[in-house]
Amino acid sequence: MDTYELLTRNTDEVVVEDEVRELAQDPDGKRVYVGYEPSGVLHLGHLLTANKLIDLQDAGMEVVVLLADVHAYLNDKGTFEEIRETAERMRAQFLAYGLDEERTEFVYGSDYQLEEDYTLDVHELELSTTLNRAQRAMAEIQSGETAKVSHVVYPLMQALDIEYLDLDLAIGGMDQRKVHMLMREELPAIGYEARPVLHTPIVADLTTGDGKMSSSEGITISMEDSTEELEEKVNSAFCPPTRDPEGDLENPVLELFEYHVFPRFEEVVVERPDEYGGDLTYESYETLATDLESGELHPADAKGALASSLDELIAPGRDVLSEMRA
RNA sequence: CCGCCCUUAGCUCAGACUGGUAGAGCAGUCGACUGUAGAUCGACUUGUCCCCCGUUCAAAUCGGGGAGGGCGGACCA
Repeated sequence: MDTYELLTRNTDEVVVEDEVRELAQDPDGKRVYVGYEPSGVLHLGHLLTANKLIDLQDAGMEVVVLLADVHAYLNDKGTFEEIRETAERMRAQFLAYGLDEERTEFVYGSDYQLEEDYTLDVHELELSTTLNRAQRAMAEIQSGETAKVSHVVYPLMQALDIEYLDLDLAIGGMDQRKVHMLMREELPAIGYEARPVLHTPIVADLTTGDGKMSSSEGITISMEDSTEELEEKVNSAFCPPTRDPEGDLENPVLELFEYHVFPRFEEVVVERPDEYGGDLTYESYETLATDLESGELHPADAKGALASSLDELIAPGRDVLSEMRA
């Protein structure tokens, strides 16, 4: 696989292609980041961007994970002390998941976001950004809720982080698109350079296949799920035997294979009773998806394989979590 | 600082005028049917009616006070 393809596989959007192609020429030692609001337990959404980070490390890049404590504070997620504590747990889970400790730098937002230069730059961005724009860029704000001042400062800081962490590339989910576009536009306006961005897909809601926003309420698979919980959740997932269900729906089971399983495993073995034809082995997402559509692979069997693959991915983080709690 | 509106199930809300301790839709749970899920049937669950005080035999409902949220006016320093 060539470097550009490794950098951009399983992404929904590359902003912009030329800049990323240039990066692909010489990725060694280049710095890429993703920022997370500390949350106690990682879920599949976090792991999707983590998969991308692993790809980028494989390409030779240095990864910076921003544990965005100040952002979490601005989003009313608790006291700094509480936030720092969950951030530590988050860090441990990322390492357990497979990020290379040697080439991953974990940075707290509060390490630099409270300094004078940074603060003044935030104010400069406030000066040139309309309320409307900032509010639309704020992905985290609850729909129906009215924005606090903290909510509109939040995306401005995200934009600035990309300058202050001295990055060559930023990544984030498609939900971060508007922030990144704001960054592309506003950083040059205050004398900094806009950086290229990769956007990872947002996996559809497991139970409904609805790819739209509401995933916060649906069932999520997290690092603390037991093997049994995982099986139950996967089994209850929406899974018609097609990769393109009617309407706007997606097939979340296939998506999980595509974005979580195949990027991390060479092959996937579907265990199947002899009655249904015996075991199957897949080396690529494409062949598995094709078989699901043709009926060669029954959704129930696919789910079994998905659950055990996910279990394997999550197990190290789950162990770390239970150790930290003991 | 002034004025108006809102607060009832997880969510959106009805009920308030004409007091009798609460309803709908959606969500959720459980079965049936599918070798998964969904769809479709069938059943079921859900409450500090924002808080306090008062009136009353009886308050979600009436009166007073308070809290939280939303909107507007005023101010043009």
